[in-house]
Amino acid sequence: MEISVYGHPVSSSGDGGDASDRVTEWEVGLPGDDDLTPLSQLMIPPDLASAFSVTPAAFRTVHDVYRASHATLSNLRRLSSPVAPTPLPSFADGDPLVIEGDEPPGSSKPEGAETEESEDPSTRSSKRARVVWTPQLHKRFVDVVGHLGIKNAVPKTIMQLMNVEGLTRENVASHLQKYRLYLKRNEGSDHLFASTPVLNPPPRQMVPVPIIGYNPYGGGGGFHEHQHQHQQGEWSGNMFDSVNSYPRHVHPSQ
DNA sequence: GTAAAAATAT
DNA sequence: TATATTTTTA
Repeated sequence: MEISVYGHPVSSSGDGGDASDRVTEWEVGLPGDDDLTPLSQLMIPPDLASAFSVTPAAFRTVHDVYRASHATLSNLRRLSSPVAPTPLPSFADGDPLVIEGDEPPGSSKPEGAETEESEDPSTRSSKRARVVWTPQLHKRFVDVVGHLGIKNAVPKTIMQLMNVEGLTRENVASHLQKYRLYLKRNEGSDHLFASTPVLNPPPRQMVPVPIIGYNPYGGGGGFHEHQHQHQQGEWSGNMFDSVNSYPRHVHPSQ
């Protein structure tokens, strides 16, 4: 069976040229998420939202994704939410995200602009493609995590509540790991200021690590200003933090 | 070539 | 499940 994102499969054969091992990327977009996710708006400051709003495919056809997503979504609106332990955000029953499933033939899919979809059906059906955490998808993720709280915010549950077909538990777990790292980093900065002024005197001018923002766990997530890192471009290259990078192990020896 | 993201392994 | 490491992508 064919698996494709409702958006479009993006073959990542930029320079490799290895058709046999081509990787299909599923860009998961969420067309009308904004008006359907009031909760996230309450909990996520605009700045932070922007900070998270990063898409790896800046050069790519973002519009394509959105449009295709919309098209497919229209055909999938009838989907219902399977699990709902807690009051789900509106998207759960009104705007299901879909990664898996093929698109209707008649759908207007503007793909093919810059992207060549030349992957074999066998390839994309056999192996899961790399999931691209678009701002929309990430938003949903954050939303779910926020609603679950720390105790229930585990990969499996998150995955279920997100209700995104094609999204695996591993995908969520991986993302969750990074997300937690991101959160931890912010908390650390907070503590630094609150309880360790002597050991780690903050710079006179300003802290390079600004964001504190939304804290899905602690509950009292405060947030403050941050410098103009990314003003308009949602894609800065770093989804979680554009200033610094978290404990990145060593340098890859590749 | 490097950094970040995602996948995979432990 | 959580974390560490590796691989892949931008």
